Amino acid sequence: MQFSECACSGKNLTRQVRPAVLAILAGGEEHGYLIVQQLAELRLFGDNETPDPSGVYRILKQMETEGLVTSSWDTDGSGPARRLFALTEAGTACLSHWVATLQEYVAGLEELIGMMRHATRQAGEPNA
Amino acid sequence: MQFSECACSGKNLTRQVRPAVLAILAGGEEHGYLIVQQLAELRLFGDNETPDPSGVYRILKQMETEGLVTSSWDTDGSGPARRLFALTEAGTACLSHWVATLQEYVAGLEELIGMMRHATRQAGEPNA
DNA sequence: GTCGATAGTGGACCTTGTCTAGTAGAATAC
DNA sequence: GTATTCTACTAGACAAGGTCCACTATCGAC
Repeated sequence: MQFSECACSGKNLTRQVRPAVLAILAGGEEHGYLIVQQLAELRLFGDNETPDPSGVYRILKQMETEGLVTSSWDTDGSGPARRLFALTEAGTACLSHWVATLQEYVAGLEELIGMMRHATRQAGEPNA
Repeated sequence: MQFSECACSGKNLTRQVRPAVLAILAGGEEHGYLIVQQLAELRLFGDNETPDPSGVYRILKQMETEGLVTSSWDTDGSGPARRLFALTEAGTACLSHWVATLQEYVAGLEELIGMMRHATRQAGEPNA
């Protein structure tokens, strides 16, 4: 049976770009293109899968209007102009809030996984 | 600072209703209303938060068209007619596929949480 | 006979993320 | 010297997962 098109393949899981971007920016200001590349290295994005740049830039823009990051154009250096993003105080606070939120989320997922493992064990056994 | 409206509150996290429904149905056939109540008890739904019935029924209908569950009307007993859902073989296979997928997902989230904790520690310290 | 619990349905909407496509500067290739 | 490629950013359409709101209908309690 093929499940590559099914949700159980994980293709529709959210990649948590928002908290990941905040974590990257906590290490210092960075421009979008590099943020995308750093996101691509996360296990959440699997092997060699790059997040869609369009979506990342959109999220950066949203986070700017929310006051979590600020941006400025960097026209020094070679290549096209780069928009540099930096964390604000609110962004730092948001990041630490995210830590607790994701920890609770993982706890919930682990409860669910436990249920599922239990269920598959029972289903696989001859009889209860 | 208030983050109740911010994504970092966790209000937009996906609740993984699909795998949870499969796990519930692995315990035997069940009708939608009770599935919703069992979902509400999961840690993923927090305290006293009930998933929206509308969404759950929609997912059940989708899963039926995908061949993961079957349904039949139960007009016995009192109250309105109930639609009984039961796992198919494909549904059982899908469930065990989900276990591996969610485990990998949790591993990715834990990597991210590690990054975030590291970042907040550094930000919180006087100097590196 | 009205209210509340049970049980299911439908539409609009938001958020997250992807796909596709396009603009533009700089380096390299030929 | 222009064609291609890498860098960097932007914009529109779309799909999936969920929530909100509103609705229908059965049954028991009061």
